[in-house]
Amino acid sequence: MPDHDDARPASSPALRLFLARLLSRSRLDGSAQKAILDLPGTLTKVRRNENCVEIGTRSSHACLVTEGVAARWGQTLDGQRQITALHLPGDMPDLQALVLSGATLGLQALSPVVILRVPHAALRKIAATPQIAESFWRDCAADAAIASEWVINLGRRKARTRIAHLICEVAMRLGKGEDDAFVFDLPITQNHIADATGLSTVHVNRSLQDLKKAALAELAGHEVRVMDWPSLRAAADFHPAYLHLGDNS
Amino acid sequence: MPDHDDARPASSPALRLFLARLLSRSRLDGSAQKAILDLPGTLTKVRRNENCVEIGTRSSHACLVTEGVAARWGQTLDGQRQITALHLPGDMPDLQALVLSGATLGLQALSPVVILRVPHAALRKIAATPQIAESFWRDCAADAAIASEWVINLGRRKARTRIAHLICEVAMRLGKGEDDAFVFDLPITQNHIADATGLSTVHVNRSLQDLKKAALAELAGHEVRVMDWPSLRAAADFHPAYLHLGDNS
DNA sequence: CGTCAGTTTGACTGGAATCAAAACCTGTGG
DNA sequence: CCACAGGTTTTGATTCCAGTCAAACTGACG
Repeated sequence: MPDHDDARPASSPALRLFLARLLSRSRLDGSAQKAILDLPGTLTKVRRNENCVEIGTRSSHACLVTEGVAARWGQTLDGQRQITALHLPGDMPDLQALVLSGATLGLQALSPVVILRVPHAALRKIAATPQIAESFWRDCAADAAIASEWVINLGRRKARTRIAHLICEVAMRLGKGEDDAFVFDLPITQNHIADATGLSTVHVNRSLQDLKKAALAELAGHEVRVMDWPSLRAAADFHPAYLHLGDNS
Repeated sequence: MPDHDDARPASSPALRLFLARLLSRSRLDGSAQKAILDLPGTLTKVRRNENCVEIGTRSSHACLVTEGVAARWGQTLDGQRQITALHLPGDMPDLQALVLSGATLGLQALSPVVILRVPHAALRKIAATPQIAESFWRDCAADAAIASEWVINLGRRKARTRIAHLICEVAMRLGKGEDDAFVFDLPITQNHIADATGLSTVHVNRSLQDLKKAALAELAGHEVRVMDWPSLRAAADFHPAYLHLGDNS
């Protein structure tokens, strides 16, 4: 679904986000940082509910989310959807396609999304630098850790807690959580939350009302209003270590 | 929980398993293969239900499962356990600790297990070879893909299907699935299956009886008897692509 | 032969799904 | 500026899958 220019030169704002993401987990020296920022790529708009990457395809480019929210997802025989990961600006959701052949999961835009499509060839080239290869590997490992936490969330927590946990994760990944109360943009529907938490839309709606009544958090239109971060964290059984943010080794 | 010798020299049988695992997904040339086989390590026995790696600790060694079944697991506030991955002989469950600091998940022996403990330092040394580093990265990515599939399994499938899916995954990873009917060893309890599928033990028991009545598969003592592999796969909605076995790029 | 872990059964409860319809927005075009 | 259409959100009624609790059964092992 290309939609935009086909430029070759560096597109700095998007890449700066990506670099920041890598730096939150890995140390990179000056030349490595420059190599990231000099990555080529073409900006592409993807409309809401359209796929950036179709299930089962092998692509020659990686997607870097620049604006909006994207989701990795799969489905069951009877057509039920399950989101396995949310991707926010700065994430490169299919970095792992560099080393794995076919994508077994699709990547969909949950809101209008702007993507920087970076050629695999260019990524492979800079991954020849061990420091960069390691930072890619590390990001991949963090992704796996997050997926494992989702398994725990879906397997053993009940609806309210699951949803609260999801909200905590997104807040944290957006760099929130300094204050006891705050607001952030999250342009997704309750239906999407249902697909991410393995619940039905109706039940998500009711659980969100619970969270609101308990004065923990509320979802109003396209923004999340956290009213009591410490209590929300507690209610969500949320321990951010698994995100491996700021490990910076 | 050390228990055995403290040898330095290469312990070939375990490492050959590990190499085979890597080769099923990555191409490695002769010297790279030799580097793997020459890895140092000490064999350790871990008793059933004991942890190989405690939650939240940082270790200086990686575990290579040589015999038995191990599980990555976490728990919720109220003490419920959830297994996030099963690890069979040849797997190195905490390879990712090389690149991530603290383990946020524990690693437990579900059966008596023999582990080869390989120093991180030695792994880092051979990971200086790009080909090897890439194979590690690839294995890590495959792990993430498997975890994502578990999210789908727990989020959107019902008990019987979930359990069938788990059985299919293990069978496939053990290299079974050539014939329509076969048997393999799986020394774990129904309780463990419950923890892996996010169900209660009682319900696992009943669902297993279902599978048996339907002549698909049965769990007898410590072995799984698959009676009708094609039907089991269908009932499990199982598509092995996500395992990325035999991708061999 | 008693113990203990694991499996099995039964009765009951409860959380979440499903189905259906109403209310609510938000953007659109007349 | 209003009416309308579409997708969301909300509500209510009902069903069902899976959890819980408790007890009996099995089998391995000391």
